[in-house]
Amino acid sequence: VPELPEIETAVRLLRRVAVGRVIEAVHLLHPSLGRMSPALRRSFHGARVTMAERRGKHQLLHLADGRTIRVHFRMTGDWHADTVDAERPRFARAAIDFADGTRLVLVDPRALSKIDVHGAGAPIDLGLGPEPDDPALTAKSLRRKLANRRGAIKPVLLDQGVIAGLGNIYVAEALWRARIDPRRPAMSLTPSELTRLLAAVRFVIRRASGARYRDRDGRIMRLDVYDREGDPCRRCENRIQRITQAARSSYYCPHCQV
DNA sequence: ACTAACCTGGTC
DNA sequence: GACCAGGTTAGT
Repeated sequence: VPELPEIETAVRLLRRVAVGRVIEAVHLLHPSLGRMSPALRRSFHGARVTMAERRGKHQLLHLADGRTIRVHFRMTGDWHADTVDAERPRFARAAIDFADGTRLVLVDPRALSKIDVHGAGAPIDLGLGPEPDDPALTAKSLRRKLANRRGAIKPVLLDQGVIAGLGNIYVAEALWRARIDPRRPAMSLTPSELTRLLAAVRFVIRRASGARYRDRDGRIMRLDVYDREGDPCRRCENRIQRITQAARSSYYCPHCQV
């Protein structure tokens, strides 16, 4: 469940079920999440969660003692909220037990999710570019940032240092909407194309954040290009094509994305 | 800038 | 059995 809109949903859940509560224990249930020293394990007992925050695809849980728990879902992570006496869900990889008996379980079939703890005081640098809705992000600032990027625009947009929070789906959707070929060198985009691209990124992210766009389980209901190889383009009826860029699938319309 | 790796499950 | 997966990163 892992691009910006999905993480935003996850953080809203954190605000509901974690913020204001006191931690009883934190459990790491899979070796790939690492292991905690006994001291670290003990340090969570009694810690109060004061705030939940999204930065790009990262989730930050701020504690009253100044520390911050950082969670990244990677490909398949998600939260499951229940109580400590409930049976642990399949694929439970970590859990935060709260003093009131509620529990937050990190569910992740592929176990690629990451959790770590940042100490109090030090600012957390995640190397992220501006959020899509940051007013400081403009066609002009984007142009500056892309000026020396020879690589194709599609993989460049997956770089979280360019714009924070974009992933494979919404990059494909935004490029389709902006009618830009994913193979175009990033530095070759004209100012008017960058204006279009930025508007498309914002549209696609905003649309994906709306409930109307999702089914009962929160899954995306309708995409214009992603995963539509061979299907007709919704603009020009040509067949959507799939190519590989930087070892990831890219979908685009070879006719109207130029 | 590309590939492989991290992990594991679901699908053809 | 092979291939694919909405992410990131280390190594080439």
